[in-house]
Amino acid sequence: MAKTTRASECTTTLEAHLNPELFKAMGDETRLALIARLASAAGPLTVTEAAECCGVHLSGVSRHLAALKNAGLIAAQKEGREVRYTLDCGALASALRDLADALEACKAGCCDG
Amino acid sequence: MAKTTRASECTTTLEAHLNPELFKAMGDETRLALIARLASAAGPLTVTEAAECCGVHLSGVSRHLAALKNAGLIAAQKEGREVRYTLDCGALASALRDLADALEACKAGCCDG
DNA sequence: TACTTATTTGCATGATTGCGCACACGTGCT
DNA sequence: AGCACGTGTGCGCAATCATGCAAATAAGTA
Repeated sequence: MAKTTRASECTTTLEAHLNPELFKAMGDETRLALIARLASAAGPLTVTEAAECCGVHLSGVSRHLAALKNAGLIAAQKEGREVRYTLDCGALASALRDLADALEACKAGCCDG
Repeated sequence: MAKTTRASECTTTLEAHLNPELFKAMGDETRLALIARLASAAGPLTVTEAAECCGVHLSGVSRHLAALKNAGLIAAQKEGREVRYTLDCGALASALRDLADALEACKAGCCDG
């Protein structure tokens, strides 16, 4: 069975990692700027602080951060009247590496194996 | 200088890897299906063959493949009246890993260093 | 309570996008 | 030349989206 389902197996694994929502969330320049800002920050950032990286209205930044949070890319923690946003670099890096692994495993399984 | 520009350095490196076009190209379900199809294929696929993975009109698939090619994700090779599309899994995997590295390097530089 | 600050949300608008359809272009065959 | 096939393109439509503005909500302070 392993031999006959090689292609479909790798496709299944690959498609599990090909999350459209992740790439949609990262497919916007403003959101990428926010991600870079969060990644380079020493700690959590408020909406106002995060907004410094892009010439977008604060309300737009709030919406973008909500979208990133909704996509599971960042986490929010309410503290008083502020909201602290954090990016888990390690988690995102792991997700990207998993996808990279799935891609190459697929290739290896279909072309070599 | 290295110490004072730590944060901006990692941001620069990171932003170089945060290509919006790449994620825009991967932010569509049909295009992701095409990528998975190309990744699991033993060799190059024609437009008609690639279109089998998604219930989208052939013209739409042609446009999607052109978009992926334009984003540098896949390569096209004309052969007679057909066009063979190929996905360089290794290149894409490397790009994803580079981004993962940049993310973690940024984090390390800002929080630990 | 009144006031300031931080964030979110409703709304309108302009721009982008995915799609199917019809047609054009290029190629191979008879 | 005539025809069939594979692919790309112009066009219009519907849906989504990013944005700014203004108002609303929530929280701290005088």
